[in-house]
Amino acid sequence: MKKGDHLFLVDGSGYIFRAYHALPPLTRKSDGLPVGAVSGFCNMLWKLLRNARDTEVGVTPTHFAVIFDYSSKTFRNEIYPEYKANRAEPPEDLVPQFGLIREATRAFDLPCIEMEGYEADDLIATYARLAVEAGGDATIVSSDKDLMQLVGPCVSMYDPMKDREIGIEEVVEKWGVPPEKMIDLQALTGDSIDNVPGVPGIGPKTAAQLLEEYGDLDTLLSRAGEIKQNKRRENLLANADKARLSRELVRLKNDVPVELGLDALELRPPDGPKLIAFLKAMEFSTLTRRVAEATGTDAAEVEPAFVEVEEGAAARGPDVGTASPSGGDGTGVPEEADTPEKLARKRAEAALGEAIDHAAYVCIRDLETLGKWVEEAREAGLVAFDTETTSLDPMQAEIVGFSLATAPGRAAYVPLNHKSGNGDLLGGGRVDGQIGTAEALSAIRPLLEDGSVLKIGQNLKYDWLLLFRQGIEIAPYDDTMLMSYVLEAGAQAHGMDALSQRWLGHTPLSYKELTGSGRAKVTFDMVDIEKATAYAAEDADITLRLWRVLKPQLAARGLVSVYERLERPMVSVICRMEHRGITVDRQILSRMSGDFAQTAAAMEEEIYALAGERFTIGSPKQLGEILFGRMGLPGGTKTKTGQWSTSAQVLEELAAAGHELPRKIVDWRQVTKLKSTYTDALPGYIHPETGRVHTSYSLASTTTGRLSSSEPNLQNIPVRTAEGRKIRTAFVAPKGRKLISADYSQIELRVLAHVADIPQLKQAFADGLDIHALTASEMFGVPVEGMPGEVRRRAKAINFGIIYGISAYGLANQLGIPREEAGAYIKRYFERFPGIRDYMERTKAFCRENGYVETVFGRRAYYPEIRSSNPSIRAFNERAAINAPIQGSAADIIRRAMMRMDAALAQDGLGDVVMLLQVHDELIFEAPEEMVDKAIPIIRTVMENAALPARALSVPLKVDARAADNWEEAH
DNA sequence: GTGGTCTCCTA
DNA sequence: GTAGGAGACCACA
Repeated sequence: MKKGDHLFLVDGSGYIFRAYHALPPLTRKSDGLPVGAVSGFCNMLWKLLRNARDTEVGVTPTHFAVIFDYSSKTFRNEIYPEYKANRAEPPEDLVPQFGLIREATRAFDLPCIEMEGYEADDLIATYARLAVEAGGDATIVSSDKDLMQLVGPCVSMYDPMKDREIGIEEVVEKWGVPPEKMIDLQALTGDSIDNVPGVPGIGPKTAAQLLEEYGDLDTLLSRAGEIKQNKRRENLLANADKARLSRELVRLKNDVPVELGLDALELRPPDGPKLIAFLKAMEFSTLTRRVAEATGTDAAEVEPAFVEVEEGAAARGPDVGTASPSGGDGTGVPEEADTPEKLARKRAEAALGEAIDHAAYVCIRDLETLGKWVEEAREAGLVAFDTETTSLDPMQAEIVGFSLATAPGRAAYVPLNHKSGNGDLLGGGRVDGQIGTAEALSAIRPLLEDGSVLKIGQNLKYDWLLLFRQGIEIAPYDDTMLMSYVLEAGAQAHGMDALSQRWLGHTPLSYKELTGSGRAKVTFDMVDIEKATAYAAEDADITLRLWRVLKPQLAARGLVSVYERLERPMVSVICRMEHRGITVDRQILSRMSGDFAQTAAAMEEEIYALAGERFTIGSPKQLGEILFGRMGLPGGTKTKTGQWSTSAQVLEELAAAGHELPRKIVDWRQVTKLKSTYTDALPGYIHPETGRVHTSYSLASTTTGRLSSSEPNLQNIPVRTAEGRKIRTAFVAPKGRKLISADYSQIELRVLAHVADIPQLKQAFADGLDIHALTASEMFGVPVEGMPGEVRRRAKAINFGIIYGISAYGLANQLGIPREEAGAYIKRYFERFPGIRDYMERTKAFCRENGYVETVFGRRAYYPEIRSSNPSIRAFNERAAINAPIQGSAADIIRRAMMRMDAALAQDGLGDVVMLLQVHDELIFEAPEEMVDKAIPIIRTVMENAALPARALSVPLKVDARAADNWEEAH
């Protein structure tokens, strides 16, 4: 190696983890072998070998090596045995890819370097030093902060996923210190992932500031006594040794006795046939074609290589779905793909490489141009659509503009209400050169309502509701967020940024950068139109590209019907419910707030008297100090931060032992909870125009398929205590109308009886018996007639425990009995109902094998951590996996009922009976008084038959329904 | 102002 | 023991 030469050092081990988490997880070879990370790795290598000059690196490599970790044990474990001790096992579908990536490196004819006892980082440090000493330059292909200490005048880093070079300046910008101080910085901050201790309470910001002031770690430690902040000084003094140890752990070893010299790393031209043989074996068709072109090889002539994978690694077969492949993609270009799997793979591969060009986006400022785009969308048969507004709440938001995309890269933004930013007191007027909102909406309404044009959104619920307020009903539509939710609930986030990153390998423009944050935050109408165009059009563009990738994935995974029958139709159903809202009586709540305030004030005086001092009752820390410190009461459990727990359970126990203060605290908490969370907060959610409360349901935020409700959460309105239940009297029907509440009785136990196939339970439900009493009688041999309440209560707790993936620990806690006794109950339960234990074992085994579990309707919930080597994480995931099919099937059933409800009611002339709320197993309706009697039987029938005809449950479903003037009486 | 912890409300 | 959302407090920036 000589001056002018340039060595590329790829951090292979780092890359594989990053690729795995950033790239599509579902990429598999036709035999089911997961190859997503391998695919990303090969594409990256090819790009660097061919076009490194065109990337941010800007130079062509003359020398090249890929470096791997040899094993997890290195010399660092000798100085600190706990180093990297809490590393989780790699995910199951990543394991076989480790070997494949080494194979890939060899197929590229590149040196593949690893060495026992050293981390890849040490080898990289050594080669970087050698290159610099030889007069050359080095580029480390990685974005790992642990390598940043190596950056210097002749050594830089390169992040291939973000196409970003990291030099001295970037390190300073990111960490506040130059590369040579990174070691000291890391020694101070530590690293929880690698288990490097560091100094507690010191993060990157503080560390940088300290190093700036004191120069280096040794000086800092020797002068730590001068630091003004008490906590910081004490931490530094007490942990100086830890900091020094950490420094040794993070400092990379740059004198590893490497076997290969620099000359052996010299880059050779690729061996076309050898590389193509490997790529064909991996079924990377796009890259195969590119390599064939570039090397002048006839790919058809090359046989796929035989690539061996460690045994058991590819045990799982492909998942061939029953659904048909998706239809046209709207580009008009026929694609050769004879199976959904191939199309899905092809699309995913292609999408990763495509560039996003903000400069190509169009800003539409006149009706004529808008008309042309509408026409273009009609011809394409589909359009991605996104709105920009002034608020996150679609019930309050004003439209600022909207964007369209008709093909990848072909996107436009239509500004409607942008204001000039120079804010005099009048706030700057509307900017010229924008189409009027009403005219623009009229222009696109026919498109949005056109039955032959598919509208594609990301979280379309927002845009749908916004336009519904303008009288526009978008149909037909698809939602990429919901597609992702169906594909990978529990495995990943479904927001646009996450999806774009994962499927397109692209980080979208940041909303925060556009509008600012904190005090300086502005609404979207204050954003400059040019910047808004890039941002908004990109959103539509990305949504369209995501749709092209995700739609075939649904088919390939057999999840089209889950998406189309359980998910997509919910958008319009939920929008109508949110739009209607529910009437909340301000007076009732305000009166209650007043009462609560008085009660609480009186209680506070009593509490201060009993405690002998005034303190912040709401502070668990202060309360704990008084109860368990000054008053010396026996403390029960501790929280994970080492504080004494002051939970209701602990306080109740103290109260039962005759202590007066804990009792008062429990009562005070109840009152203040009801006041702050409900009676004080709810009126603030009454909409200024509709006078009603419009909650927001999230369709994609639970792993199991349940909805969640927020702002306000109307799924946790109190019901258990008489005091709390009063809050429900404030949820009322307007004059002349009634509220109807209809709830499933024991739906989850019924689902359990069905899926686990338990004869006694099924019979009991068929006979309409009291299920908890029956359980008790089976378990304890007590006749149902004249059964003591306590016996039934215990059986009920066990039944719930089963649904939650029972543990002796949990049941003991719930019932307040010793763990051994709880264990004995569970044992007896399993003896009486052996089918339940079988179901649990079956479910866990399935989840370990596949990474997910399924509801009765085929919805999947992913629990990748069920294979964790950490027993408590594993046990937690096992319980969740047992619960998900039960909770999720019940969620699917009520979704099916909700989707059919409006049509069923309308069919019988009850169009005025409307659904307002869903609370997991309960639906709340509002109906004209005279329709109530007719509506209730229809509602019950729809709900009780909701599983049909898709699934015939082997137990009947039962629904109780009644009507009243308020929610408390109706429930 | 933001994020973490603790507590508590629901099915 | 499952699934959620939210308010208060408190330490940090």
